Amino acid sequence: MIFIARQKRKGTDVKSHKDAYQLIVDAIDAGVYAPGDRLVESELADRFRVSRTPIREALQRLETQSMLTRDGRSLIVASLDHNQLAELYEVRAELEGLAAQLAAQHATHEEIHVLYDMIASDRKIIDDPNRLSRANRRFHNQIHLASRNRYLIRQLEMVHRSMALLTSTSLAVDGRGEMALNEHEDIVKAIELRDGEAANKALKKHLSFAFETRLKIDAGEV
Amino acid sequence: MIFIARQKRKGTDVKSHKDAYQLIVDAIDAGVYAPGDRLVESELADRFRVSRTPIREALQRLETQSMLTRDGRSLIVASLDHNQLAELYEVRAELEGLAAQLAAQHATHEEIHVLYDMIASDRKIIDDPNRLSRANRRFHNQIHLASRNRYLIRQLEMVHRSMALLTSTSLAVDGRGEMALNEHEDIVKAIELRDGEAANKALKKHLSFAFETRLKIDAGEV
DNA sequence: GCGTCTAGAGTTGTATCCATAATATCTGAA
DNA sequence: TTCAGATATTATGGATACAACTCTAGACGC
Repeated sequence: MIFIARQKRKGTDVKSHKDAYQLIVDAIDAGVYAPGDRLVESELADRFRVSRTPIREALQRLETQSMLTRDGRSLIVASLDHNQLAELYEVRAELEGLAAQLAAQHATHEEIHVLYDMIASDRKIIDDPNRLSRANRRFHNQIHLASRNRYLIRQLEMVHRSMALLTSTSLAVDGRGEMALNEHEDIVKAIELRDGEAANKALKKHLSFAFETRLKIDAGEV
Repeated sequence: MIFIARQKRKGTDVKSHKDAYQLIVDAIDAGVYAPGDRLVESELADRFRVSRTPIREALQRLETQSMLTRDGRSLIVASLDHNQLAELYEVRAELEGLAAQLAAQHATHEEIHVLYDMIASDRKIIDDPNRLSRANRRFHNQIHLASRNRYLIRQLEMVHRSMALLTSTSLAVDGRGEMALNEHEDIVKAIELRDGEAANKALKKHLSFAFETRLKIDAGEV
């Protein structure tokens, strides 16, 4: 009985309102809508075979998360100019640094073990930038969770959602993958030693390198 | 012409969608709906004389900002338990500290002057906790703006919105107002000296005291 | 030929309707 | 008296209809 109810519930949820949201996010991720593109409600409604109501709700959610911005009356996919990118990295470094620091305090042995395992298995896909990028996200997410701070986790989710607007991954640059994994190792070591400050610094340094790499990409150097 | 257009624009914005959202936020601020209360769409629609559609959109926005949480199918005003409060302050201290640090780098002389002016005029309302609380918010907001980081400003807006769920103000405690203004002065001095690190520390310390005060309030000590 | 005004198309915002799911109440039986 | 089941009421989610506003294109006047 309960089982049936939950099945049904899940069914409606997927079909109903989380869906439109996720469908739009996926479409943006897949590059169907690029930064700067205008999102027309009726078009999205047609594409996803739902009415405008759930679409509107999804769009509003995305707007509050600054994945979309208003251009006059209509909504466009947000794009990050140079300044915004710098601002985003500044906030991200601070929040991720805090997460690492807290993780050093709260991570269980099992969590630390999982982090080491992740690095080990990531070394095997070091030549596949896309898979490595997803693995990188899981790694950082694991640290967020270890912080035991739900607010922080939420805020970092938002930051990463904004980062999703960036098409390329800095891990595609030659040698960056290897470097990033070594930096990951430094971070986990600091967490294992329960040295919050070192973990904070290590993560900030890691993001600093990542930001530098991205700047080089944008400058067309690579 | 441009002027007229902007007037019209402003008119629609205010009348249309920001409205329901702001009305609900105000109602929560005013204590019409307390944490834990259930928000019924049709009731809100009646109260604000609009249809359920804008209400629904506003509620979704508020949910994504975690001012509301789901209880089964319906939405209730979020409440902060002890742990959540601690988590919130942890994140807030980090972000506000960053804002102060950046403000030390970017604030113009005029902005610094305004901050000093604010402290001076706040001393005149030191015995009116409610007015002082609003003034306090303006002060912090001014520092956020001086950081010149729009992402940070947005994130801090969210944090403060969550703080709005706390009914009482820690500034009502005897002597806390005086103390807080002195701490404000320390912060602005550090900003004036362009000492980012000192500004960061001063703001973190300020929030640390505020948090302590709140804990005492919640513990019923005051 | 250029500028302005008007008309129309398209898009967003609001209201209402309908269906489904959840909850509460009432009744009957143990 | 209490528990269980059924029914009725109520709230939410989705669809559609309607209104208001904006932007563009075309025509007319200067």
